[in-house]
Amino acid sequence: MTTAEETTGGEASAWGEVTPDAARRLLIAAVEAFAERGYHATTTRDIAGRAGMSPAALYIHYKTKEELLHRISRIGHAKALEILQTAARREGTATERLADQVSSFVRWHAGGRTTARVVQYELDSLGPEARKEILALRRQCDAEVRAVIEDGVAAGEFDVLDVKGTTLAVLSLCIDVARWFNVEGPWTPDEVGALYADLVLRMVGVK
Amino acid sequence: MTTAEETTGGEASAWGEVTPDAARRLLIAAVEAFAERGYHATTTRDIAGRAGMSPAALYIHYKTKEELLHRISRIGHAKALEILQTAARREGTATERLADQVSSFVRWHAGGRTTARVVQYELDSLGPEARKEILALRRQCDAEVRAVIEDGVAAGEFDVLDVKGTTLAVLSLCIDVARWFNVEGPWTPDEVGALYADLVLRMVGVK
DNA sequence: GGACACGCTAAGCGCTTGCTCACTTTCGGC
DNA sequence: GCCGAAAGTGAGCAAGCGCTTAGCGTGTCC
Repeated sequence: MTTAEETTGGEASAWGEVTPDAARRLLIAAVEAFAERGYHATTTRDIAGRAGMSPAALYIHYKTKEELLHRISRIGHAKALEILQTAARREGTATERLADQVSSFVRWHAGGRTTARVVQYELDSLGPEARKEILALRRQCDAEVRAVIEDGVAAGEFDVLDVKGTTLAVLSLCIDVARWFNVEGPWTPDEVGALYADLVLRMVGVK
Repeated sequence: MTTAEETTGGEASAWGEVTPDAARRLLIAAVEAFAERGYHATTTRDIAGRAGMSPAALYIHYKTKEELLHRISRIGHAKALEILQTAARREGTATERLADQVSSFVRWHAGGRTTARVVQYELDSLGPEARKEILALRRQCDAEVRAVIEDGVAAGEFDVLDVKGTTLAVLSLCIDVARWFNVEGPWTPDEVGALYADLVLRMVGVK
């Protein structure tokens, strides 16, 4: 039998902030199950089983199944935002910063595909208030990318027809990596990150 | 009360091949429900209710709930493939044909977002054999786009580093429109189609 | 060393699910 | 006007769902 930590691999380290240990194991098990089958097709018995616990144990650490998704979604979106902010605020030209944003954002979606899938595709399964909170984080992600593109236009580095639409397309392209990326496929996360950074620089008309 | 046909609008016309009438109404109701809540969160009672029928009526026309998804998925993928083929086989340069593929494919994803969502995002809810059949249609879609990009490279119209990766990115960009497009948002399907055609031509390095 | 809080389990409650079945209604052919 | 097939209904079954509760073992405090 494989434990949750083994199959999730390096992704597990991202959940260090979740304590105690049993709560973290349950959360990692939930990420896996939600990514594989989707939120609604996953049972609380399945989550508890993957974490090596009885079904009732889940409710000691989480009020409901939805709270698990909410926690996963918040931590995941915070990580995504941090990635985009770090790249946006480094030194360098807008071209370099945008390329950095895309390559690191894509690497996260490809390498942590299990987590990214849940974060990006299970938003609609949240209740209205939780969903509103997460949507605010998404708007911040959008703003981080848009700011770099606007910088590039202002500096004369980029040639963009529609900044808002292009920002959306860039984020959309990166996010969809979580849908199609396959660990056993022909590319590593690094390779996809580099390929996508090149494609995005072409989209913004870098000279 | 609004009927299935009213809320789906023009999309309904795409299901003309489904007969008899009651079977078509059920299928359209299922498309709506799956798009709104996802396959697993949709109940057969909900589908039948939207079609104005009793829960048992569904099983006169379909063996299982999964058969509904299978039929929707097959018809939808066939339509997607037809769109890409039509654009690929028209007269014109590779540049014109690729722009046509992207703008019409995006228009379909934006305008028929309800259907496209189900087609593109509920694949994993199918059983193994049905899924295999649908994946074959997806590979054909990929081949149609790749052929046009290869034509453009051979003709010296495009400048592409990685044909396979770029093909995947182009399709990925178009497909993700179904996730974010909002009918009440700032763009019409035509506008997004035009914007995306421009972005894709930049991605392939059109001169 | 007795009391107690804590983490966890076994059992199961109330409800919903996908699906079935006995039965009624509708309707074209003769 | 009768008949059989097709289409649809109301009631309900077995299974599985999210979640609760009563009780057990363990370690910590004084």
